[in-house]
Amino acid sequence: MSKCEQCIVRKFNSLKHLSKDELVRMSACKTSKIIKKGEPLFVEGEHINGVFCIKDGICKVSKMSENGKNQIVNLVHRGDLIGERSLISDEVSNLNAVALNDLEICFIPKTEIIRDLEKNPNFTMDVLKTMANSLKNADNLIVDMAQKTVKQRLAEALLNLEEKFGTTNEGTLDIQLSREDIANIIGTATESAIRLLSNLKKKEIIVFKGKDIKIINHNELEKISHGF
Amino acid sequence: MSKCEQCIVRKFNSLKHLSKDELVRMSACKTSKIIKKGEPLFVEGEHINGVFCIKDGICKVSKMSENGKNQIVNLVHRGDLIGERSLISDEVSNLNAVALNDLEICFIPKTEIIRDLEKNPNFTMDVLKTMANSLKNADNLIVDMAQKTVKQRLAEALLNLEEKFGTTNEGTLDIQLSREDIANIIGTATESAIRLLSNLKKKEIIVFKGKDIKIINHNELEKISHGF
DNA sequence: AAAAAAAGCTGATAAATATCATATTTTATC
DNA sequence: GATAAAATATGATATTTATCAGCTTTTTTT
Repeated sequence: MSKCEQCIVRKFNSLKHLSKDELVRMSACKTSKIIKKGEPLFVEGEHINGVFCIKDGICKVSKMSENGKNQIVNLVHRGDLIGERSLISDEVSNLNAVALNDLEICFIPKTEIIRDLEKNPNFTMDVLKTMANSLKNADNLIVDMAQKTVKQRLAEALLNLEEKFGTTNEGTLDIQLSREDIANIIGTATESAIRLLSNLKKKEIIVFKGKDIKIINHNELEKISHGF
Repeated sequence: MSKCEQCIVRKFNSLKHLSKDELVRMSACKTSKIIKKGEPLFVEGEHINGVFCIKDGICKVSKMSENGKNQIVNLVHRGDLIGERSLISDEVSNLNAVALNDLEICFIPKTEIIRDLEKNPNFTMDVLKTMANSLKNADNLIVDMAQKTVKQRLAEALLNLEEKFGTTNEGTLDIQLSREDIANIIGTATESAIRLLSNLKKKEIIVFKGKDIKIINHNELEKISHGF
């Protein structure tokens, strides 16, 4: 099993503030796991009892609405920690996390994280900062959801996806989402998402390469996302 | 000027974890202020440089959308702290805070809060918990905004307002919001909010007492909020 | 108290979006 | 490789919501 103190991934998150000693202890109690595409990492109502550190892959974080639709509130990937929220408030998870592709994760038990939070102020402050940042993002998303049209949200989502996950050699977004996933990100019916996507394609703002999407007119997409 | 160590309001928020000494020092550097109804406490883009503790009154926390509409993301009142987020991430505010009625607040400068965060782990953990809770609420709001109809959101908002702010002797919601405010909470046009409200009135689910709203059929409102 | 401004209300209409139906294409399974 | 299943696509229609216009009531200002 790999060792936390040698793991490059921790550099991307709050764990970078842990000392050698703390990392060695963490190594000793962490477990690694592969989650297959489509499988859940955890589900709503589950006691997580720890934190997941994503080594590889992408995980969609979502919540079921009362009318049975799945709203994706976040996409996390390599380097991200997930599960801190539930751990800190000592509650069951309010969210579902499902592997978008094969996921390589480490699980760090709650006791270990709590100990570090209590002993290492730099770590705690970084967790606090991360959470503050998530909160800002969440506020922005609330405003977008409440005030932007579906068309605007789709344009914005595509740009955000490119920024966050980058592009392949082909220039396509380096994340494979189904039409349904895209609909669940922007909060609309799958048919509506499909319609708007093919509209963007017709206007030559995006192209489809197989399953993948390539943005070819960023400027125009930007404009649409701002409501023009 | 009143003293923090004697102030009952701090019991409602993370400041309850501060020691006598810490509170005395805070008293020495805090400033008190009255913000008149309609006046801003702070605005988007402003460097807040501290935290506000609300002694009395209600403050609406909002964000401008690109199309010029104001989305209310939170209503804070007596006992709440506001401004932690910007302080922690060391950024300008991403939100506006405007007094809904006359507001009595204390301002605690950043340096003082940072010092306490560094020195008092109980305080820090409580801030972390508060933030985690805000994040959960924000996620729920995202899902509501994305998936519920305006009618559902209105019903839910009314119930939430009653739960959070309680009722007067008359049984009306103990918070005075304009129709525009209500529209800005649920993310719709003012006319739509008005229409839906008078609809609820026609169905005798709510009544208007002057400016105030009284819920008379909670059950039905609950049903509507769940989509029936 | 009169005038002006703001807030609240209602109707008509347009635009956005959901829903249902059905067809086509892609992917998985045997 | 045939078949079944899932994903994608498109049209028709219904529903929801926004916008615009005009009107009434309430609040503020003078």
